[in-house]
Amino acid sequence: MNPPGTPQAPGGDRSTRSAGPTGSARPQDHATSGRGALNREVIVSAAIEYVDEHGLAMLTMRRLGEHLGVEAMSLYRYVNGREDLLEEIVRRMVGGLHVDRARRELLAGPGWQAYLQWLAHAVRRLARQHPQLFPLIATRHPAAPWLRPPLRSLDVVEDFLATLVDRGFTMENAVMAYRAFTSYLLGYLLLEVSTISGRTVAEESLTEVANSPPPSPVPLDDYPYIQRLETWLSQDHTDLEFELSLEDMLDRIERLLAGDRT
Amino acid sequence: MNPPGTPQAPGGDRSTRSAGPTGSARPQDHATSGRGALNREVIVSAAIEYVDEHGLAMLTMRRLGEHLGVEAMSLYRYVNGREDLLEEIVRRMVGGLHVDRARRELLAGPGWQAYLQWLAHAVRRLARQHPQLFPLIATRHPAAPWLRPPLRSLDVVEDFLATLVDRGFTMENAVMAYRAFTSYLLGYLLLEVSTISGRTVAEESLTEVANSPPPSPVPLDDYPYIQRLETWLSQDHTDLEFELSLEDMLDRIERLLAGDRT
DNA sequence: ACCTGAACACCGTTCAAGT
DNA sequence: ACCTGAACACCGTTCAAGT
Repeated sequence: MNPPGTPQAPGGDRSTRSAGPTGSARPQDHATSGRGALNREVIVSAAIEYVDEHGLAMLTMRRLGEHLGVEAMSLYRYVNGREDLLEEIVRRMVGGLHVDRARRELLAGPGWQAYLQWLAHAVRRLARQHPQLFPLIATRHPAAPWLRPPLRSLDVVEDFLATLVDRGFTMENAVMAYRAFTSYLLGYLLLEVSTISGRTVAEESLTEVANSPPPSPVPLDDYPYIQRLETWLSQDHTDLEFELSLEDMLDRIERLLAGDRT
Repeated sequence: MNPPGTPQAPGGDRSTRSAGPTGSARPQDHATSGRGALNREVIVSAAIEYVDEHGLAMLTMRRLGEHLGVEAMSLYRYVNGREDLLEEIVRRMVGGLHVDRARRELLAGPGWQAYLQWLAHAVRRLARQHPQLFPLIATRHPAAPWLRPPLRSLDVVEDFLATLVDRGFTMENAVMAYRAFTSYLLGYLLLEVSTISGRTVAEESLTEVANSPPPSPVPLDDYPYIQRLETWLSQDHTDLEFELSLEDMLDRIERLLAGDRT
C-alpha cells in the first residue's frame, strides 16, 4: 500500500479509535533530552502554536523547523510532507470532540438535545481558540468525502449518529439532522471567526510583510444603507446570538421527528 | 496613498460601482492583435478558467503566464501580485450578483422574499459553476471586515439591505436577516460544494502530482452507525433539499418581522 | 508602452552522508 | 536511529534592459 520511497513515521499508527489510556506516550526514560525530543506529536503541537501566533500563510516547513530548533528536513521523518501536517492538525483539533459512550450518556441524559448543545459549544470553543485554523477545518476535503466539515472525524460522526438513532431517529432523519447541524455550525462559525481573525491576520501581515499597503478603509458614500447600518453590521456576534440561533436549529431538528410521528 | 515602488495598473479603476454601459471595453481598433491583448480583465478570466480546470493550488503566476503565452513577469503590470489576483477573482464572481434598482424591483415585486430567493439561487449557481473558487469566497477576509462572506461586494450588500429596509424591516432586523441569510448560504453551499470538488480535486492531484498515495478507502468496521447510514450520508444534496431549507430560513426571517409587530 | 532576462530570496522535498 | 548538507525544481517578485 505504501510506495517504497515514502519515509515512514515511527510509531505512525493512524487509527484514532485505538488510543486507550495505556498507549498514549511510551515511556522513554533514558534522557528525555530537551532538544532531541522530536516526534509527530511535538511537531503538530508546535505547528498549531505557530499558526495561532503567526497565521496560516506563515507556516512553512523551514520556519517550523527553525521554531523547533531543528533543520526543516528532519520533520520529514515524522510528517509526510506539508499536506500531511495540515491534515494531522485538523485531525487533532477535531479529535478532541470525541467522547466515549459513558461520558456521552452523562452529557446527554435521556434526550439528544443536551448532546448536540454540548457538541455545538465544543466546536465553537475550538473555532474561537484557533480562528486561523478553523477555515482549514471548513475547507480541507477529508478522505471520506461524504464526511463533511466541520465534524470530520469518523469518531465524532459516529457519536452523533449513535446518539440520535438511539433516541428514536430514523436513519433518514438522523442524516438530515447531521446535515442541518453541520451546515448551521459551519456557516455560523466561519462568519464569527472571520471577524476575529480578519483583523488579527491583517495586523500581522502588516508587521510581518510590511510592504502591502494598509487595507484602505473603504469610502461608504454611494452606499447609504450600509452607512446607516454599519454600526449594527460591524457588531460582533454575541454569545446570545449563538445560543438563540442554535436553539432555533435544534427546534428545526425536533420538527423532523414530530413530522415523522404524524 | 500608493508606495512609489508599486507597479501601477493602467486603467486600474477599482470602483465597481462606476461601470455604466459605456465604459465596459474601450474601443481599441488599431490591431486587436490576438497575442498582445493582455489586460487585467483577460488575466482574471484566464485565472478563473485555469482554476476551474486544474484546481486552486495549481494556479501559479508562472503557470498562468505560460497559459497566456506570456512571461509571468508581464502579469505584474496589470495585477498587483498573486494576492491581488485572488481578490479580484472574488470581486468579479461576486460582482455578478449586483442588480440595478430597476431589475431588482422587477425581481422582487412588492415582497422581499422573491429577491432573496433569486439571490440565494444566484449564489448557488456561482458555487456550483466554480466549486474550486467558492471556498475562496468563504475564506478570504475582505477589506471591510464586517462585510461577511459570501456576499462580499458592497453593491450586493447594499442591494440586500435596501430591499429589506424598503419593505419595512427595522435596521436591526435587516442586519439580523443579513446574518442569517449569509451564514445559511455559506454553510449549506460550502458543504454541497465540498462533495463536488472533493472528488474532482482528488482525481486531479492524482493525475497531476501522481506521487501521493490514492486516498485510502477508510475501513468502516468499528463504526456501525456510519456503516448503516453511509448510503444516506453520501447522497448528494438534491435541489429539493436546498429549496426546502431555504424556505425554512426565509420563514425564520419572516418571524423576525412578525415578532416585531406583536 | 509593453514585455523580457536575469536575479533574489524563499519554498517543498529527496537523498546520500554524517554521527 | 536520528539529524544534516547539499541539491533540485519550483515559487513570487523586482528591476534594469530591451523593443
